[in-house]
Amino acid sequence: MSDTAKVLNEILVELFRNILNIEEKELKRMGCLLSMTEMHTIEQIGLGKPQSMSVVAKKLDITIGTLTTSINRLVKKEYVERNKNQQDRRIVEIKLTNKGKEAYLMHAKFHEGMVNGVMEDLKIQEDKPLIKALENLNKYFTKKYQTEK
Amino acid sequence: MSDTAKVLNEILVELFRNILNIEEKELKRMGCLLSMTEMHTIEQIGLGKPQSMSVVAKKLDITIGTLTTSINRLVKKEYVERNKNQQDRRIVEIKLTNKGKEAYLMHAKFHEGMVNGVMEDLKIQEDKPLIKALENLNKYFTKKYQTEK
DNA sequence: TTTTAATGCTTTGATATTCAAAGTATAATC
DNA sequence: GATTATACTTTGAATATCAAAGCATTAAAA
Repeated sequence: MSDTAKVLNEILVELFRNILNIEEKELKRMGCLLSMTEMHTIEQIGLGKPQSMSVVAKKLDITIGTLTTSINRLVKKEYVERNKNQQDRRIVEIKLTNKGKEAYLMHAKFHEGMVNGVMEDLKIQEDKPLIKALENLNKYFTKKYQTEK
Repeated sequence: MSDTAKVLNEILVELFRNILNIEEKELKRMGCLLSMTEMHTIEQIGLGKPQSMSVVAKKLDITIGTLTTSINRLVKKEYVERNKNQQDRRIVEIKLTNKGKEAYLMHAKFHEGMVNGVMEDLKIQEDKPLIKALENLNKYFTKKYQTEK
C-alpha cells in the first residue's frame, strides 16, 4: 500500500468510525440530551414546511417503522409535532416544535464551530486543492452509496 | 461560511454519517453476516496474541459489560475463542478462531479495495499535500477525541 | 494468616435502534 | 360497492449500549 492509501485507510478505519461518537459526547458535554440518531432526525425534518414520514425515512435511509418509534420518542420529549394531512388523511406530517427548532440551531452552530476549529488548526482556509479533493471524496462515496441502495 | 467550511461541513454531515452504513451494506452484499460493530470487534482483537477483555473494550471505547455481551455472540457464532489466563485467573483472554481470522482478512481486503477505488477514481496517488491535509484532519479529531474521554 | 480491598469480568435491568412482517386506516381504481 | 394500493403503526425479534450489582480471584493490610 502506498502512503496515500495508508492514510486514507486509517481515516476510513479510525476517524469515520469515531466521528459520530465524538460528536455525541461533545453534545452531551454541552448539556444536550439527544442521541445522534435523534439529532439527525431533527436535522432532516428541518425548519421549513412539515414533512411526511416516508420522505423523512427515505432521507435517513431507515424504514418507516423505525422512524415511527423514533418520532414517538421525539414527540414525547416535545421536540416534534405530529399531524395528519387534511387533504389525505393517510399522510402523517411531522415538524419541529420550538424546542426542536432550538435543538436544530444548536446543532448547526456546533457544526459550524467544529468546522471552524478544524480550519483554524489546520490553516486550510485558502487550500483550494484540498477543497476539490474533499469534494471528490464526498461525491465518490455519495455516488457509490446511492447506486447500491 | 467559506467554501472550504461548506465542503468540510457537508462531509461531516453526510459522508461521515453514512460511511459505516455504506460499509455494512457492501459487506452484506458480499455475503458477510456480521454487523459493523462485530467486525470492529474482530478487527481490534486482531491476528496476534490473545487480548484481555479490558484492553479490547478500551480500544473500542465501550464498557467491559457491553463487550461481554458482544463476545458472547461472537463466541456462539464461532468467530472468537475465550479462555482464562492461567497466571491470573481473573483475566479473560479472547482471540480469533480460524473463521474469525478469515473475516478479519476479508475485511482488510475490502478496505484495501475501497481505498484503491477511491484513489483510482480521484487520481490522487501522487498528491502529497492531500496526504498531509488528511493526516492533519485525522490527527485533529483523534486528539480532540482522546482528550475529551 | 486471616481479613479487607482492589481488580477483572459477568450478569441484570433498562433504553435505544433497527428490521421484517402483520395490521389499520384511508384513498384510488375497477 | 369491492378490490387494490398507499401511508403509516404495531409487533416481535435481534443488536448495541450503559450503570450498577454480583462473583471470583489476586493483592494488600492488619
